[in-house]
Amino acid sequence: MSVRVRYAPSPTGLQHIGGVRSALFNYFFARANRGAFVLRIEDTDQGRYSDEALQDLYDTFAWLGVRWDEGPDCGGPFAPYVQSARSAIYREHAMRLLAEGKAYECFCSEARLDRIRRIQTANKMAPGYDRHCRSLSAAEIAESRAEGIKPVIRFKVPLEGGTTMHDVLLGDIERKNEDINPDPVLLKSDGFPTYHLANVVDDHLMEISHILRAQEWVPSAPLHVLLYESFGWTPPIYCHLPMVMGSDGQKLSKRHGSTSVREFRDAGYLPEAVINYVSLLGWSYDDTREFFSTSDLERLFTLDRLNKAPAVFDYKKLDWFNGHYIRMKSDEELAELVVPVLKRDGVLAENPQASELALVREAMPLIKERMRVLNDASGLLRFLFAEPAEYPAEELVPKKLDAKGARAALGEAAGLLEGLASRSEEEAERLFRGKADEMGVKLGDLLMPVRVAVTGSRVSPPLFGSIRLLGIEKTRSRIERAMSLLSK
RNA sequence: GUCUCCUUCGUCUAGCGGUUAGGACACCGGGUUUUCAUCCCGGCAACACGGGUUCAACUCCCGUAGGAGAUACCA
Repeated sequence: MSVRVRYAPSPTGLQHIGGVRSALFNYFFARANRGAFVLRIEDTDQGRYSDEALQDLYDTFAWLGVRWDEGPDCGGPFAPYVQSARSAIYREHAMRLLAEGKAYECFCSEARLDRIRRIQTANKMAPGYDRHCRSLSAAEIAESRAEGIKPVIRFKVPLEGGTTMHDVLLGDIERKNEDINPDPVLLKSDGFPTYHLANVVDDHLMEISHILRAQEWVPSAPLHVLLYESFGWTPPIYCHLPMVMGSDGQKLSKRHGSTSVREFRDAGYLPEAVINYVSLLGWSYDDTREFFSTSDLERLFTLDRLNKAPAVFDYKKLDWFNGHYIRMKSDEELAELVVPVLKRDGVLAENPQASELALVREAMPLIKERMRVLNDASGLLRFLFAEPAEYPAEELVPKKLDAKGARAALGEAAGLLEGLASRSEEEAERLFRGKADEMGVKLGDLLMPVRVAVTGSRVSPPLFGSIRLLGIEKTRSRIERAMSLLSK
């Protein structure tokens, strides 16, 4: 059987990391099995729909480098791939169930629905529709119609018996029909389908073979099976993925930290790190391997390596992956990624000069091992493009020295500056080490005042390299500024 | 409340009847080092509990507890 899978997001918000992981698993599964990956937009909730959300969806996957084989933007044999453009199809199918007596019109007002829900919860009963309209007489229906009430169409869930849903991961899941959502709405009064109808109809029509989606959908799966049966269709193969949780074990949400791929992107995470990390949430390859490129995953992904238990999203481990992938970049690649960040943070102007860009490129070896996210570059490199901000004079004084000693160190360092640019790292170090010995201080103590003078911080990229990039003149003036600060 | 699912170090996980229960992140030490980082070495740390089945259970079965998800004219 040929594999056809889909990602079917609802454009109501930014692409959530959990949803994206589901999309990725579908995509990898399709690739690994030479199948098709379909994108379908489930925009049936007009109230929550947003254009920005749709744009974010496209931006996110473009950034991740993931393409679908069929979708709204590229078409395909089962177009359209946007549910709002398929209304007639859903209506037709709802009408069919209505005609066959498998669904019915419901005229209940929202007020009445609210009321029964309140009563039910007050009496500690399961909230749900009371099936009031399930057995309306023809006369009653005509009367409501005459009043101009727009009905919804509800599905007749069997009152007895049970339904079994098979899941590749979870096995057979049985449910008594009486425990299934009592007669869910299929077609809303605005004429749009609900998720249940549209999803089932489209998955069947688009010949979806496997449904890989998060476990939060398990409870509605038996209902979907019932729907397939009502239409006389065979359900696809289900595989409910473990969910992604926050550190407290609850569904990952805003209060745990970033949740959208966009936020991670803006924070300076690399797509390969996000993909790699997220793929290891609920899936593993073996007992040791943890680095996977997209193309590795496109080859290696299998359902039988999936885990059942929910996974907690660990921001620290993502950081680690990101640092790893940053270090894997060539200096050229990294510079290209860092320049936009530098511009955004005002370290570089909007239209930097070629010399400035060259400087950024030259600085990459100095900061590559020091970045966890691309955004770290701004803090690390700002000193190259602007005078250090005000810092307290005490910063210049190492623990082992006093102000006088620090001042002396700066003076000696200034004297060694000439010709530093042409010296190798080793020569420069030998030179300064010799001076430190002469002064009877440790190299670190000689260098620390200079480091602060030059970069404005005790934490910085390697000093000699930094000085070389900054230039002797600027270095000298910063050292002088520091010395005068100390003499105040 | 009801239904369903889940349960190995703090976290992600390996394990598929017999292992000193392995790896990674985090954390804590140590080394390299010019600060920070990188890198290297070492350490800490887990089979939720109780019954079975079996010569033998982390592994199989049944309970219990805990956790999560779902209970919409949202998906």
